[in-house]
Amino acid sequence: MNTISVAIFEDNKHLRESLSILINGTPGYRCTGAYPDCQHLIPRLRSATPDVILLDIEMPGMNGLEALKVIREEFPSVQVLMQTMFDDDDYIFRAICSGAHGYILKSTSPAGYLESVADVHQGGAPMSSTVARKVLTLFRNHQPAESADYQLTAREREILSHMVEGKSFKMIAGDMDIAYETVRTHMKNIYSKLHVNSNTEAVSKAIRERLI
Amino acid sequence: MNTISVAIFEDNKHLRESLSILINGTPGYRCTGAYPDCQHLIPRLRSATPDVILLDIEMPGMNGLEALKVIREEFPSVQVLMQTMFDDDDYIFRAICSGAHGYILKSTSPAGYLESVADVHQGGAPMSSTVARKVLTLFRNHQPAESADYQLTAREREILSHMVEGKSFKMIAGDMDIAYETVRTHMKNIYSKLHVNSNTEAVSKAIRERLI
DNA sequence: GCTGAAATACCACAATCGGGTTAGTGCAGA
DNA sequence: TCTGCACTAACCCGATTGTGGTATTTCAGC
Repeated sequence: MNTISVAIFEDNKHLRESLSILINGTPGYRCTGAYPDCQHLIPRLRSATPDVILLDIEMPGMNGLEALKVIREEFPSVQVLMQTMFDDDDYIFRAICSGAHGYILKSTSPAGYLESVADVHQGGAPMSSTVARKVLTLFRNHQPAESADYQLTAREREILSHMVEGKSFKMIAGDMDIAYETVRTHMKNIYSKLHVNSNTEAVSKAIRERLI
Repeated sequence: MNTISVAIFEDNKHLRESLSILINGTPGYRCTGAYPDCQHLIPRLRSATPDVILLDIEMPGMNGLEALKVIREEFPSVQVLMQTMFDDDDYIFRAICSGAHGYILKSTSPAGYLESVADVHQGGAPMSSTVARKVLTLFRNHQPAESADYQLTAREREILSHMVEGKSFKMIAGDMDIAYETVRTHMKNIYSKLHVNSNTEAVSKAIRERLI
C-alpha cells in the first residue's frame, strides 16, 4: 500500500503540531504541510498535492467551508476530511453540501484520526454514527426546501422534463400533441423565468435544483 | 398530533399479527391493514392510503424491492420503512436507491418499531447506526462504480463540464483556448461514447451519472 | 361581463448545433 | 521504429435552436 499524504489546515497551534507529528510518525502516512490558515491555499496545494486534506471548519480569514468549495473546484480528486469542535447541524449540512468526504470531531482519538484519514482515502465516508444520523435526517429535511421556486407552470415543467430527457422541440411537440411553435413559446418563457439562455443551461438548472 | 396510519406487508404470520396489535394498541398509531403478500398492492393502498408502509424485503411473489418501486411511483408521498432480517449491503443499497425512507431490522424492539414509524412519518430517516454507516459507505463506494465508464478522456470530461455549465461551443473554445471546430470534434466523440445525439441529452447524462 | 394568466400558434432571421469526413502533431507502448 | 490514441483543426450542409415579434382561445376570479 502506498503512503497517504496529508495536508493539515488547523489554526490551533497545539493541535496542528500534534497532528503533524502523529501523521509523520506513523508508517504509511506523510504530512505534506501543516498550515494555520488558508492563505495561498491553491499554490500551497499545487506545489505538493496531498491525497487527503484535514480541514478545520473554524479558522481565521477564509473559513473551512469556503476553503472546501475552492478545493473541490480546483482539486476534485483530493479527499477532504472536515474537522470541527461541534457536531452542529448547520455546519455538517453545509460541509456535506459543499462536497466534504468525511466529517470528524476534534474529540476523536489519534487512532481515530488515522483511521478516518485512511478511510476517506479509500473512498469511505468517515463520520461518527451520531453525525451520520444527522446527515441523513438533514438530507431528508432540507431536500424539499432546497428547490427554489421559479414560478414555472405545470405545462412549463412538463416541457422542461422532456427537454431533460434530451428530446428536441419537434419531438416534444409530437409527444405532447401540441404544435412545434407552442413548444418554442413555452421554452422562451422557461428561459426567461430561469434566467438562462440555452437548452443546456436550462437542463442543468432543472436537474440540479430539482425543478422537475 | 394526528394519528399515524400504517400498512403492514409481512409474510410471517406471527410478526405480522404482533405488529398489527402493537400498532393498533398504541395511542397515536392505527393499522390500515396487514397483508402477507403484495397482491392487489395498488388497490389495497388506494382504498385506505396509509401515512407509513412497513414493508418486508423478503416476501413470496412480488418482493419488497419491486413493491417499493411501485409504491414510490404511485404513492410518492407515502413514507416507506423497509424491514428485513439482514443488514445485507446489497439489500440496503437497493432499498435506498429505490427510494426507501428508512431501513430497520426485524431484531428491532417494539418500542424501536414505533419510534421508527414516527420518525419516518416526520420526515426522518430511521435506521440503526450500523446501517447508517453502511449506507454512507455504500454511497461512496458505489457512486464511482455506479457511474458507468464511458471511457471519456480528460479533455472530453473538461468539455463536458463546460457544457453542463450551459456554455456554447464558442464560449468553451474561448475558455479552453482551442478552436471552435476542436470543441465540436470533442463533442462528437463525447456523443458517440455516451450514445446520445444532443447537447441536452449529454448534459443530462453527465449530471445524472456523475460523469463530471 | 371583464380581466389576466396560461396555453396555444405562427412568422422571420440569425446563430448554433449534429453528422460526416479528413488530416496534422505528439506521445507512449509494442 | 512503428502503431495507436488523444488532441488538435478544418470544411460542408442540413437541422435545430435563440430571439423578437404578434395573436387567438380558454378559463378562473373579480
